[in-house]
Amino acid sequence: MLTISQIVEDKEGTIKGLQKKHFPHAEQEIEKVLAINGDRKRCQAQLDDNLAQQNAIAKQIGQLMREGKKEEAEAVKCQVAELKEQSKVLQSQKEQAEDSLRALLYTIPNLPYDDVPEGKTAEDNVVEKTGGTETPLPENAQPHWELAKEYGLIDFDLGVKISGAGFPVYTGQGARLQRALINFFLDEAAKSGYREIQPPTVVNSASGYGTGQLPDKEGQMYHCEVDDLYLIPTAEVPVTNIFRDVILEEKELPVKYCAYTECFRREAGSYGKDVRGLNRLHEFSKVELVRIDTPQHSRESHKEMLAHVEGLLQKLELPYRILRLCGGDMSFTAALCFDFEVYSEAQKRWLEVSSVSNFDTYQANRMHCRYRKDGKKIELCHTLNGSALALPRIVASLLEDNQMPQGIRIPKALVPYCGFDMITK
RNA sequence: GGAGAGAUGCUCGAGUGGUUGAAGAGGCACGCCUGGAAAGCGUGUAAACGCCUAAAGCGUUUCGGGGGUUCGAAUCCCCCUCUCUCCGCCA
Repeated sequence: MLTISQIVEDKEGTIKGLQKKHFPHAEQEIEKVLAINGDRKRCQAQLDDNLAQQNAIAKQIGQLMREGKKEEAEAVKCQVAELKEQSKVLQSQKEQAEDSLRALLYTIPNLPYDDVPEGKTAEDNVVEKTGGTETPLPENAQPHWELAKEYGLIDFDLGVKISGAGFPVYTGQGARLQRALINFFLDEAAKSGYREIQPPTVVNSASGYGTGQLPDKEGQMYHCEVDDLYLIPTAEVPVTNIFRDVILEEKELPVKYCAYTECFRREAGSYGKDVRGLNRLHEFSKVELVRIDTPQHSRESHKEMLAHVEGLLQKLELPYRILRLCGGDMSFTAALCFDFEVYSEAQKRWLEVSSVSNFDTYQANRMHCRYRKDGKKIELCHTLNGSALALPRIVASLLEDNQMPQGIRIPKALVPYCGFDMITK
């Protein structure tokens, strides 16, 4: 969430930023924040004063007792009753103000950076770069769900039987390809200096709040009610939460972590061609990059992450493009976000395979992830993350873009991981 | 799942109602000493929020979390969480 100080110090800038994100009623909402914050301060000032008086009296009583002046002490006690009554009221008023302030701040998205383009929808995203080469496909090029069936790589019907739609079963060379991609992505991340983490795939609600999935995306996560735990929608949640309530030393930054996990998403409300085959699943594999950095260096970190992801797509020999997301299309929590898409010749469409974001202090403020600057002042960190990469759509485009009469070609970089260079029937 | 023990600052560890934000030790930082280092000596060493233009300073809160008793709680009572030991079960 946004910090109260950034809103107070730059009210106009905050409102402008929210408008760029197409957040409705930005001005009214910010006015509301400021008003509640004023209440909060007023309550605290009164309460502090009241408690200070109570403390003073308590000390006085202690002193009198020690001196054996029991009766005097009894007399002083009477003064406290009224103060206590008042402080109870003030206490609850203060808590109320704090609660509603927090609740309100949770509903306000992050502010976009200046270099985020104006725009409302995906149409307004800016293509930063296009790379890779499209291989011409035969006339009868097939979408991946046909190929997966033909080559016995993925059994969607079996997944429906065991779990439901959106839970494919990978079989044979298909399963091997999954494992190859995970290892390839992890090895590449290690080469770029990321420390590998294997976190839990189930998290508590504090972690959900920490990274911002809760409360705004509650319905998108699988929830185990008996134990009040959530299946993670991305490794970002457990990995970033490692640093919840942590004060890092400046020299420890940037923290560079990577993790492979299964990801679980309810994807309520999705339909049509978007969910065909591997395009949108309830469970999928992903290698995630997470960085914690100083405000001064986070943009540099962001660039390095983009370069890393781009390198992966080049090694996989896939045609890709990089989009700079516009204000309206960015996620709730991002300050700057780039999407990577690969082109599926058979489906004639771009598929999003990675999203690399800088969250500025937005997540860090929620999580209380801070660092000690110059061994003295404590400041909020910046957090960043990005997929590198999510498997399903990579598999989809690998299958589709490499289909040949004799089988499906495996890109050179993956061959050592797969143990074969061609998928055959 | 059953029984018992415990949770204190960066770490260890004292503390069973009254200047205890917290003894003592270690660590770390700075200073003195030294040609340099070690040892030694000295000083300092939490965070959040509020008051203040800012700094300084002051106030409030925090001894796993929440609630209660009391003029006053790290210390007493209740609930929860977690850790350890024993038993049971088990990949």
